[in-house]
Amino acid sequence: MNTTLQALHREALWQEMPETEPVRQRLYRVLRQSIIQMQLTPGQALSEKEVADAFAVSRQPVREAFIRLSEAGLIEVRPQRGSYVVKISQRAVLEARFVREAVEIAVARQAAVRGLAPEVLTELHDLLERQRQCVAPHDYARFYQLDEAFHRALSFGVQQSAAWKVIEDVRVQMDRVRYLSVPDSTPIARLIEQHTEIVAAIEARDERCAEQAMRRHLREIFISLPDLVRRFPEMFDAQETAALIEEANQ
Amino acid sequence: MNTTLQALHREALWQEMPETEPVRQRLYRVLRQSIIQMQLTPGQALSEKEVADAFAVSRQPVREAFIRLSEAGLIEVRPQRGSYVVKISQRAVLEARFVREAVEIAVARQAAVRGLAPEVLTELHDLLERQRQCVAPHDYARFYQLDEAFHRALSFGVQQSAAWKVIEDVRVQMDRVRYLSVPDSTPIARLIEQHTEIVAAIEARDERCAEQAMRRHLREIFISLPDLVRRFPEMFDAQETAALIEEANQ
DNA sequence: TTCGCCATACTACCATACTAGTTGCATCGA
DNA sequence: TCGATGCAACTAGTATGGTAGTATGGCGAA
Repeated sequence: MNTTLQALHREALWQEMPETEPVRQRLYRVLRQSIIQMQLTPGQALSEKEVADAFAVSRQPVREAFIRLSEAGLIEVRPQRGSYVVKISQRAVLEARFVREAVEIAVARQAAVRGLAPEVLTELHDLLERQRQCVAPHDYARFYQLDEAFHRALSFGVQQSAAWKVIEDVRVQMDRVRYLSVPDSTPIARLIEQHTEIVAAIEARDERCAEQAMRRHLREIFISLPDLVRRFPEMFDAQETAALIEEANQ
Repeated sequence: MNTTLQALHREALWQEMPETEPVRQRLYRVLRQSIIQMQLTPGQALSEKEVADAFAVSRQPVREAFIRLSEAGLIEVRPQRGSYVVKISQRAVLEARFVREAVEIAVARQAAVRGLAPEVLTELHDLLERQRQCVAPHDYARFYQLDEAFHRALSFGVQQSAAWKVIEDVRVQMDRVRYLSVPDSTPIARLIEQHTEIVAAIEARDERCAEQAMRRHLREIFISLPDLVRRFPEMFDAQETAALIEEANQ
């Protein structure tokens, strides 16, 4: 009897979803979110039957959600044995950052070269303003939502939805780390400052500057990775050393 | 009674796969390959039952393969209506190229900055040599395999397997176009020349040069896109104009 | 002849049943 | 006491049945 799963079932995220949406999608989103937010912890076992019972659905849609989760690299399905939330892999995190950096820099560059439509710029400025309102109340959760919206608006601003899909996919690997490091992560104010720089460079149509601003912004995030490995060793995969981080920063 | 599907069932790709591999994976790979190679044509209807009967398996693994295919953007599942091979979207093709370019350029750059291990360089040179042997016999199929191996070796050479996964994902959108344009695509010899330039730049540790060589290489591919739309209008999605292509080339 | 309704034959989605493989524990033997 | 073997309790994978929603073709009315 898994009380965590029952709690998830009672939570708003599950309840508030439209009935029309397929069960497997709702399950996928709930489980994904729970893994990212560490409610389902790395290494934890998840069985199809257990989840099915907790959510009062049959095993089939659960199974289909599991398949999607395993493709996203969030759980590992071992046939005839069990399914497990994968531990955080430093290598996976850094590889995710590599991909994200490559794509987001290309997006920023394209935005600077081509320019953005006025309504997109308006939206970006609006998002910046709303982000600033999160600083004083230390509203991390709200800021993360707005942060996601900001990067999303950039990708859609240059009409690259496939790029956004990739960014979303690799983000999940990074987000678990982010949740671990909420207290001692880069201050919100600093991130907003970087967002502002990015928008300014795009408006100035300065390709190089936009590129560099985005690179700085994305590299900010994992200052604390080796520290986290020391503090939460059970969350991480293996004995991957901090040498990896040195590598990644060139 | 769908004869195309029955033919697929008889083909080597299905038969030669190990029995141990899950049915849904084998189905996924066979169907994916068939869509890329245009044996299953854009717009064609595919029903779970039809495929299940043709391959003599139950509907469930077929369904799971369909879900994966729809996530890869190769088929569209419309509940209670049917599943269809998606038509080629020029926008999707160009967005795929955008992502691929961003990631592969980052890979090439990283390779030039850090350098590659000797055994990786040996492998690359070996692949180049084998590619050259495809020129005279006009062995397109073999070349495409070696081309994929080349790009894969680069990604793994800089230890970015996640990057390769992304490249593989977006490639499928581009590959259907490639199959359409086999006769009048860029000559193999020219592509090999570009591969050689890339390797040379990496060996010279020339970051800028490697980046530019890779960009030139990837932009070569879609010279013929508007032409293809004219020749095979039924394969393409809508009335997206050639203006998109101008945009994408800056 | 044309338009609208209804029966029918599909579809994908979900539930349930069954199979096959793995793991761990208990029991039996040395 | 320790070790090996067999059985029981899991697991995920596959098969099959039932349900609800959608398209279509034919029939009747205007």
